[in-house]
Amino acid sequence: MGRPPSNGGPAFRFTTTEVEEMDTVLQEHHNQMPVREILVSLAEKFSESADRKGKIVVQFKQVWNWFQNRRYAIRAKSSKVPGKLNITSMPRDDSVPVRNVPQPVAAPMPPPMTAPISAAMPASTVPGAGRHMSESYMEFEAKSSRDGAWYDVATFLAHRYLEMGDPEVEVRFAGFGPEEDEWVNIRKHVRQRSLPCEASECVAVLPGDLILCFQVDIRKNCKSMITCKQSLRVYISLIKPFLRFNFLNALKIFRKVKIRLFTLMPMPLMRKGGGMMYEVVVVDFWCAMIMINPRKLYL
DNA sequence: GATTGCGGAATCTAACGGGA
DNA sequence: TCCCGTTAGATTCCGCAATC
Repeated sequence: MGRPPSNGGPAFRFTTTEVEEMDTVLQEHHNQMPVREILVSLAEKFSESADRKGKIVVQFKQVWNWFQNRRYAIRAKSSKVPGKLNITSMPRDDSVPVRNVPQPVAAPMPPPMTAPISAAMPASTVPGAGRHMSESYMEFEAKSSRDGAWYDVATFLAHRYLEMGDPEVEVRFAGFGPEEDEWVNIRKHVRQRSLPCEASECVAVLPGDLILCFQVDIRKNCKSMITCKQSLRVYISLIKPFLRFNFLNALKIFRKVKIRLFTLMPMPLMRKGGGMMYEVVVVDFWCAMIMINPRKLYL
């Protein structure tokens, strides 16, 4: 909840729908402040909405504040160095490199060049940018030739064309230094990062699909979470390749969060395909990646 | 070992202020 | 009007002790 007004009134918060609409307007204006008339019309429209009519009158000043704050936030975010990891308060086992975890980085695809890219590429310029890619930038992951696993790309450093075969890019993996840089085949070993899905979409997931749902507050919402519908915000990544960390570490983390695993696993997802799933990677709270055989959950 | 409850830190976000 | 923060309440998240 935002800061309440100084006159002692109740704290105000824009609804998701309103935020989406204002976001759209902001994008249409290329992150420039819309004219006053537009802000006034938005305020009036929000005030007349079913949720607010007769209860709350959205002021022009509130809409104006939102645009100011959002523009400032966007600028602050984009001024950060690409690939920089998000520093959170959550503890993580430093011995376990965390990749394939969504991180706030936007990796640009490389145009012909020899120097590292610092700018990001709008999704609209990237062929094949599909749903959930309405945000400003594409994000990518690349397959490491060292262990065959897919990791988030922080930056594309350079590219080259070989006489034989496909073009290659040199990538810096998110959370790793220059010593981990690799040349990878663009056609075969670079792809869009996993797509965010609502939990209700889990039933459509097939073995081998790469999905990304959202995190859930287990304590408040999931004490008896069994079904997919109940697990509204679940963080699960279903992936086939093994990840780069040893299995003992995975077991160590598993012991710590296995309760969450049992509650987080949506049953429709687990049953989809039955025994055909070979392994499931659960990404829990940014830092814990667990590999298990889902069939064990039912034994 | 599993579960629960609590406290505190971190984060989010609307409101606000000062300066250009 | 805009930029650049800062403020402050609400919310989220995690660690840890207590309990089962």
